[in-house]
Amino acid sequence: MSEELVNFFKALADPNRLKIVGLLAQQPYSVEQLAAILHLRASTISHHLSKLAEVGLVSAKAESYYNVYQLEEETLQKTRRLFSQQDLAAVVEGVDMEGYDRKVVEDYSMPDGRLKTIPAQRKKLEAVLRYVVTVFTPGVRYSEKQVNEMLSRFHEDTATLRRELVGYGLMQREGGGGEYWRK
Amino acid sequence: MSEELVNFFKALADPNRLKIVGLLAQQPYSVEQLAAILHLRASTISHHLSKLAEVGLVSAKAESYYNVYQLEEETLQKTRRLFSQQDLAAVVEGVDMEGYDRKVVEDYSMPDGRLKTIPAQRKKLEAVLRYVVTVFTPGVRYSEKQVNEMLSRFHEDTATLRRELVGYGLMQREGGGGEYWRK
DNA sequence: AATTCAATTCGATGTTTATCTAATTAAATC
DNA sequence: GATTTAATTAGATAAACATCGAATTGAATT
Repeated sequence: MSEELVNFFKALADPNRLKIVGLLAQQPYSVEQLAAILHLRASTISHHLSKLAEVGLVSAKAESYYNVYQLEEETLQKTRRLFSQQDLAAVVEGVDMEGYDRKVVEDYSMPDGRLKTIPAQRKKLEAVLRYVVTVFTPGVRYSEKQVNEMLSRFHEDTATLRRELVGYGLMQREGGGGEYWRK
Repeated sequence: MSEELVNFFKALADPNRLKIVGLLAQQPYSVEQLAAILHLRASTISHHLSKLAEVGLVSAKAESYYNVYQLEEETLQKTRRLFSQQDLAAVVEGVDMEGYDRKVVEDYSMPDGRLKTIPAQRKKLEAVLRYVVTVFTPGVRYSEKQVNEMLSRFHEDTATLRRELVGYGLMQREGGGGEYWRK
């Protein structure tokens, strides 16, 4: 999940917490010692340590009076690994990629669902075409006449729409017969 | 410097910024596109992108109307490297270790101010020595007898204390005369 | 030159969070 | 068992920050 990664970064996104990690990388310290070194109250250190412990970066070990904290090297290593290319892709999971298309189509559509204009800008044209093409059923073959008729629902300039659909590879035309199908 | 690392973590310590990085890891996007995909206003995306750009994680490239942002893979790699053992030590630079000294001395001192024992651990010994040496006035020359007398206030084993003070370079002894002074 | 459109900046708002003091808990020494 | 001492929790405050809408900038098309 992506939340784990965010929390990890949040844990390290504070100067004092980073210093604590740096100190613990050298040797274990008690809450009191860290407070003395960093000029903070014990309660504040406690708060920071609990955040670090939440993501498994540190752990406590009771030692006579003191609560001695130590760095969990393993978590550090593991997260360094986690922080690599393919895992970054996982961060995007669950993101609404069609949001952009929908927005563009909305912008270009009139209340009756017809297009005000055919977008001139490449990116927007693509989005609209990805939307328009959904009226065709994959696998079914359509004659040019049928295609035009179906496209006329969106815009009178069916020729342009048809051409662009093929141009952007969303529909295909068989060389001779003038038949089209959705890819 | 450590601030750089903190800022880097801060830049990634937000769910939407992480998603932006994840998206840009796949392909460049314009501000508008990101806004549509993440369901945020363009101004918010702009804000996030500027934070990411501050740490060099993304860069913009003007492309006709749009400002297309792309991920700076190099920075990602570099920071992954930066976030390794020895660099964690650098985070601790500039930290007030005196606070720690004071705490250690307290731990090793009895109510009357004498040392319970002379610390065996190097770090703690250093801390105690830095404290002990403060009873000597810089510039003043002391005979070995005087030194021993003053050190006896802390611990009966004055010879060890004296030797360690010199060993750690906190006091200096003149070759022949047996005179000592604080550095 | 005028207009359009994306991007940025500005100002405001509500939330998060780092820090403190005070109170409480927990554990070890007397 | 009472007392000391470290750690945590709770409550309060102030600073940092994410987000939005509005205003401004700046570039590209007409």
